[in-house]
Amino acid sequence: MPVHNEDLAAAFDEMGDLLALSADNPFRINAYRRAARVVRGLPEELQARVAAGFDPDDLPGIGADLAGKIRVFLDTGELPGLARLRKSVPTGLRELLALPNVGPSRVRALHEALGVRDLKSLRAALAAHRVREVAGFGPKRESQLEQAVAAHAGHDRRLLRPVASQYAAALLSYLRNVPGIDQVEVAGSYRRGRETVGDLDFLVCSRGPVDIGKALLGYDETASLLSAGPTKSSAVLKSGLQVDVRLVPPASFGSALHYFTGSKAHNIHVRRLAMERGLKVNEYGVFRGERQIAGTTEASVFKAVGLPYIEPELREDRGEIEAAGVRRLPSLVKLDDLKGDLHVHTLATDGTTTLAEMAAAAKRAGLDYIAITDHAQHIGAVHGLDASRLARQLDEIDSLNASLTGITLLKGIEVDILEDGTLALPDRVLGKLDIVVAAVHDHFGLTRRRQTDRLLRAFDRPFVSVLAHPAARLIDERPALDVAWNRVFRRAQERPVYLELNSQPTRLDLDDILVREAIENNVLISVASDAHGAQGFAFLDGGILQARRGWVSKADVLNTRPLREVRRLLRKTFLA
DNA sequence: GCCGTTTTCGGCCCGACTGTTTTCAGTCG
Repeated sequence: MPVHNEDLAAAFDEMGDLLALSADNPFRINAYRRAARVVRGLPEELQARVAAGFDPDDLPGIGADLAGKIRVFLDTGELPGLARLRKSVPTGLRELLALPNVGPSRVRALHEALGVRDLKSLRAALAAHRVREVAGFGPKRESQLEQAVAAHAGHDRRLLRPVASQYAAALLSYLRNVPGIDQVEVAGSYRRGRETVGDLDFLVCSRGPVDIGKALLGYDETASLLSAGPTKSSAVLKSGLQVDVRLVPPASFGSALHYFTGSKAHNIHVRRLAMERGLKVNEYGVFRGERQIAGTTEASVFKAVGLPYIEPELREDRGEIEAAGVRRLPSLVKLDDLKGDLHVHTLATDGTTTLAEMAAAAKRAGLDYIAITDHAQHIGAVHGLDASRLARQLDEIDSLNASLTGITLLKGIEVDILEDGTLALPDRVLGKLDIVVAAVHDHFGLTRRRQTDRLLRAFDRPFVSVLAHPAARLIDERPALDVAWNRVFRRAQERPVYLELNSQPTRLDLDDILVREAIENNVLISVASDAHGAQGFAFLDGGILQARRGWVSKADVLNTRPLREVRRLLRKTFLA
């Protein structure tokens, strides 16, 4: 039975929640949650690794006991002890933990005093105004809870990064103009380059006191103030986005930026490392006893605990601290490293801009070459190219290339991989092109075996160069294909076929974890915009962020290479 | 439940803010 890392992580999370609701040992609870995080962040399916002889005990935070439970779960799909716990704790209580300011203690209090066992019975208790009678609650907590339940506040509402970016930029420029504020940075998951953002974290630096709560109240996008203290304030914007603002003096700016950037798991790891050296790390600095020895810059914080600077995108506690310790951190790819873009559309199919305009826009974006990859005919909805329309486009590209300077257009196509792994255009047509980008656009729900075989069969076609948006996921809309990625990466490396990291904000596919696994298998990555208009090249920065989160360096990326080398790498030395 | 050139037992990151208290527990990041 196939068991995914996510299945195991979800079971560990549930175990942690149910133990917390049982008031179990907090460190034991934390051990389960840490295990969930570690498993979720693994670049390869654990089941396959364990089958190949890997001992889960070797994972950080996994000891003999959890390693045993992992083995049972991989065999049976059952986590030992979980079924029993489900019987003793009403499982509906878990959904209450998602409410703001409601944790295990308050859920337990509601359960014991009022018999609350899920969201529905909590609503009834709120309607009867009985919550205020519970010890530790009062009229204020009762009305907060009412609002939270009414607003379905338990839902995890995360914004796509470019959307959050607009709100961040506006508030950033507002805060920079507040008197007394010297410096403002956006921290949190936004700074780590995550594909979605749950809230915005701002770090404000000033030499004297500043009333941040008042400043937030004066911002015209603020809906309500959640809390306001001398160093920390939170507000909800009219968009529904929560912002947290933290104020520190200059001497603490670096350590505060590090602390506020996270991730939480990364911070905990760094603080443990500091403890081993007899140091204490908090948001105000690095301390030996009472004395501050670092903290004005992030680099000084890392240095104090014996590490080189670690880029924010890597700070997920996925091995970056260990790698930094032995000076094995990758030198991450930068937007400037990109010399071309191998996935671009035009008016000929579902793009909005002509060939010539796309060429000009690409040149303005600093690119030396782009591949024109309109859709092949299979997608009727976008008026896909048939052989004769494609031939006309190729002529047009030839004449444009003859007149253009500073930018070269490659002849390409985005061709569908059909359900059986064959392509939507014949080889005699594809053979005339510089680059063939193949992609899955339907039959997303095939079994893992059939989906994997479908991709591998496409890889075996003679002219396929790149697999576009390999997992075909849409963030929060469509899950990733169920695919045996280890087989895909191995075959991609052998052929070779290059794997795309599609920069569209709703795709960002391959994701950070898969792209890391791909490069570890020596597969080259094509960081592509999939631009459908002249503005589309701007999405490349999001693709680069995702690549950096996947430990990708310049050498791992196909299109950081000059055109001559890319042409050589795209040329197939075999024929059908 | 994990972990260890101070430890195989006794620790486990650390501080801010709120609402409830009358000095603090709970939650959050």
